[in-house]
Amino acid sequence: MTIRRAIDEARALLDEVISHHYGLKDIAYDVAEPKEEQYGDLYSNLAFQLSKLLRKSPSAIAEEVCSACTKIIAKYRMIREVEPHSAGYINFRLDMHELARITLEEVKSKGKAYGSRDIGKGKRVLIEHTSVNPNKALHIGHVRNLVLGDTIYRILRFTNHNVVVLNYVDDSGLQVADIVVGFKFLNFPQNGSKKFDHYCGDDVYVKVNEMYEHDRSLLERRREVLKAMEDYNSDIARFAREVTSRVLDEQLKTCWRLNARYDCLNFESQIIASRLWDRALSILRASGIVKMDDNPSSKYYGCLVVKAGVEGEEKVLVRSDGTATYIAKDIPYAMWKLGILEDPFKYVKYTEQPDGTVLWATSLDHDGSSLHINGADIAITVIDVRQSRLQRIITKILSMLGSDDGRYRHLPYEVVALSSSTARLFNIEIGDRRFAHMKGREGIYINADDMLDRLHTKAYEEVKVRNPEADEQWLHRTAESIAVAAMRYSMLKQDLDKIITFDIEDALNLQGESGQYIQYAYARASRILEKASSIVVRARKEEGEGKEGVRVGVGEGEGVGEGADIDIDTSSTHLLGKDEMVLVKAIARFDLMVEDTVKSLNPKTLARYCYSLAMIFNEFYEKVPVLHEQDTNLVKARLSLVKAFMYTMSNCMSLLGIDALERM
RNA sequence: GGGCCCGUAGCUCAGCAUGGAUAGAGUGCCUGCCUUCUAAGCAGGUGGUCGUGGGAUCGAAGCCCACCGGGCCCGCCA
Repeated sequence: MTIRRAIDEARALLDEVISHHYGLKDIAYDVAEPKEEQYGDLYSNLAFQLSKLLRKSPSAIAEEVCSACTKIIAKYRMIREVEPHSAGYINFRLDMHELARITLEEVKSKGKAYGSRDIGKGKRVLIEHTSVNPNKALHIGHVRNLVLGDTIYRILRFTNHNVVVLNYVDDSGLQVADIVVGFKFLNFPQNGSKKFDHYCGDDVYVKVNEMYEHDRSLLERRREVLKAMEDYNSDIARFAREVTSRVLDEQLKTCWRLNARYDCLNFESQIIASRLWDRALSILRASGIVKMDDNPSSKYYGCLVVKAGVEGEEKVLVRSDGTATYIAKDIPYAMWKLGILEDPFKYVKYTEQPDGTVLWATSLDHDGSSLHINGADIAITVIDVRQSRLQRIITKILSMLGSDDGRYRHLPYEVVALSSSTARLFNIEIGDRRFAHMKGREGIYINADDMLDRLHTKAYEEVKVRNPEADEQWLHRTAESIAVAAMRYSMLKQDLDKIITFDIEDALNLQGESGQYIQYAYARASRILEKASSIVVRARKEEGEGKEGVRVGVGEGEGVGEGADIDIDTSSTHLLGKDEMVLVKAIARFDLMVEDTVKSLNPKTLARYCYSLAMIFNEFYEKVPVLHEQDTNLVKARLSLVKAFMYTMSNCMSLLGIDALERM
């Protein structure tokens, strides 16, 4: 938060020089942190930007600017020096004591809100993620979707967006029909020995698809099932809802396990039954966006067609037999999200989630609650990049209906694939390729629960060694948090447009850049404060209340006592040295990272920041003694810094959905 | 055939939006460091024609063009 203030000051200083010394204004230039410490605390590329205009070399301009700056620098509290670099950069040195003081003060006053800014102004955002077909368990590809969506939800909520999270349940699609065929026509038992979603996905779905290969008549069965499911009140439709809701309930357990939560489930069967499509269609017809193709020689003769792609690409919405296509189901849903269509739904409580919030579900019953779910300022749909074309068409249709650009936003991301060595475990030989795609129908994927279990087991062993006296419940809770952190971080750290090549061995390696590294840094900090407070308590008991010379004199009179915490005290921050300042600066740029992430909707930025913050703390931890320092005031200052780190880290981890553990 | 994306160290990836300072991490491999706040850590070493070629620029990993290699999308399937 305070790096931002320093940047603002540096800009103000440079602007003053630009206008007074050169008589110029509105020059575009950057002020940012350099990648290396030797180049100062901030740098600007102003001299490069001015060099064409002034027809002088960047380094000459840098020198001029710096000497002009130096004359008026006294006004600017945070900036201590401005010096030119021969390459042409203008480098700033900050008053680090001032930076440390105001940073710690800000962390102290904001606490859990540290790093938050009012970016959203209360804007209503609807975000849809997860949306896994309810015929199988989540695999690691779905996990990427969920983790991205849930993290963006957390970050938007933190920056004052009014966010509603949707999970779309396609309970009337082809994949559900596949398992219905299995249960109704192939006599698969309706209870497997494993978790029901795993059973349906790993066994029923895969085997039914195998059988299609040998028995083409089964495809006819599937068509019948699909048709029957369209009638909301048919026996098949009822049965399908029964099965899908059992699968869904198991899927939700996995989602919650991953620290995700939702506000509302939207069932496709209900969207269809609500006649939302008819109303959407009449709007589309009235606005002339869709047209009946009446040219007998056209390939789309008799179809209702939309022209919405690039280069006038056409897309069929209603077939010549009057049935709607796949994309036609998405259009009314998207219109509903933005409030273009009036809400036909009532809402019922589906269940209470582990975080205590209510999960609602759409309902067609008249006695449900009328909530205000739809009608958002912005609707974000998290779906992988393969859906980009369809999503672009939907976006185009919405903009033709007059919705402002950017209100409907597809967040595309690349898929998760298997590394060559992991692929080999599935007996896939991929030659010299670097990865192999997962295939649901062929059973080639890694289930989320299975991977979490393996991570859990691995973490459990390690935690047990480190905490031999701890009880089982605590050990498992801790191992679970570590497993989830590992999973979430591995999905977040990579850029959205890169395929994640998932390697089981790599994922199980508990070293290096990972979720547990982040948790470890926090746990180390936490132990310092824990010991500090027990020292304070002991010292007080031994020496009596109010006596001077208490070994660790922090937070006198406030929050010190049995089990009490250490609070941030900024009276001694001037004692902090160079090694501590690296950590101060890292803490001070948290909000810049948050803002960056909101703008790009790419959580990678924040994930990597969180890792770098952990790394910087670990360096601090090795280099700088806190409790073993002799100078009581310096101990106080360092403890305050550790505490500030913990607030920042905890806020950042919470945005990533990673549990902050006091001990591990 | 058309469209989108990727290509940086043995491997997995940052950096590219907005060109500028000796191209960075993790992992792997090799060395050190637990009688001091948790060694899931830290320090050091190893490792790079930034896919190739051209162009504009004082200056390119980044911008433009072409090509090569890989992936995805393009149905009256869902």
